Amino acid sequence: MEKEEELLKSHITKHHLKATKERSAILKAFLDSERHVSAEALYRQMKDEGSTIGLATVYRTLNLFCSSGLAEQRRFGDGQARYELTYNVDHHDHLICKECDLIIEFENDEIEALQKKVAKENNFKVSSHRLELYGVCSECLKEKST
Amino acid sequence: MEKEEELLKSHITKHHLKATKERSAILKAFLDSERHVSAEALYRQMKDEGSTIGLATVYRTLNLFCSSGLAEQRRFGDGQARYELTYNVDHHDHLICKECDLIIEFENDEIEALQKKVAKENNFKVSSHRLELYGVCSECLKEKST
DNA sequence: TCTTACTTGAGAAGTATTATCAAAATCAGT
DNA sequence: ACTGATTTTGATAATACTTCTCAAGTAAGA
Ligand SMILES: [Mn+2]
Ligand SMILES: [Mn+2]
Ligand SMILES: [Zn+2]
Ligand SMILES: [Zn+2]
Repeated sequence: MEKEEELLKSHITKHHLKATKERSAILKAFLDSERHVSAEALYRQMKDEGSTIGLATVYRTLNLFCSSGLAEQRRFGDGQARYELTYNVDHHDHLICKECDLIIEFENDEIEALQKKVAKENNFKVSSHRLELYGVCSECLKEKST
Repeated sequence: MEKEEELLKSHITKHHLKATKERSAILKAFLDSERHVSAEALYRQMKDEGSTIGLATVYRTLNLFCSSGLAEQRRFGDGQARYELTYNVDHHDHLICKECDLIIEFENDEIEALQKKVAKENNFKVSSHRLELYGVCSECLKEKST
């Protein structure tokens, strides 16, 4: 059993929830999907492969993944939430291309440290943060110049 | 005429729009409102003072303020958009208390510079960014410890 | 003053997500 | 394996926020 399955299983047991084939199937599809997938996209992808699982269950299960520490929800400003696997994945922030929706992940320890400093200066206890840089990626810049 | 009125007026003229009493009233109310006000809150505030302007017009006009460079829209994750005056206001980011909705603004040039560096390393042309630190403010921390 | 184009308020519509509920599935204890 | 309590599911209703529609009203400028 993969480590993600184990984590989900332990969360399910601890909270007196139930292991279902729908949850397994959604987890498998989620692990196979591209990073930053939306509920709708995951639902559609599964449906195209024959799944009959409902959209509501996909939403419910992605929320369950978030509660269990497997995934995190992101909102990049286009209305729909995206979910990404964050279990055993280092913290990172995002560069988002507004032309082609490319998302580049980056880590910058200096920025992280400065954020902590800002929080401290304001006597703020930070529990989460979001840093997103919006613009145009190198590929789209190339296309634009032609 | 205040500088904000002038900016709006020039945008209106340039785009063959029309100066209306509704737009003036909403601008005045917006300038008097607290920073990071939502459309609904501004609408309610005006209504309480006798205005009969509709909610749709408040939304339309706040969007107009954004197009004209007077204001910017913010989304702090609680579903509703907020608008803040940014004309003649230096760029800044936000600390958001999840307990009491307090919003603290901060500027950090080192972080800004590092963001530019990250963008450059990825051949990305950044047009905007958002940095938000979520957590608990000092006041709420005090209350929690009692 | 006329004419044209823009704006308005009210409510309908749209979008993303969550809530409801009856039927089905899972699980713990026998 | 059987049973009964509890959870989960799919379909769809409901919700929340925002934009759209449209007929009536208003501003701009010749
Ligand atoms: Mn990511
Ligand atoms: Mn601000
Ligand atoms: Zn791109
Ligand atoms: Zn607080």
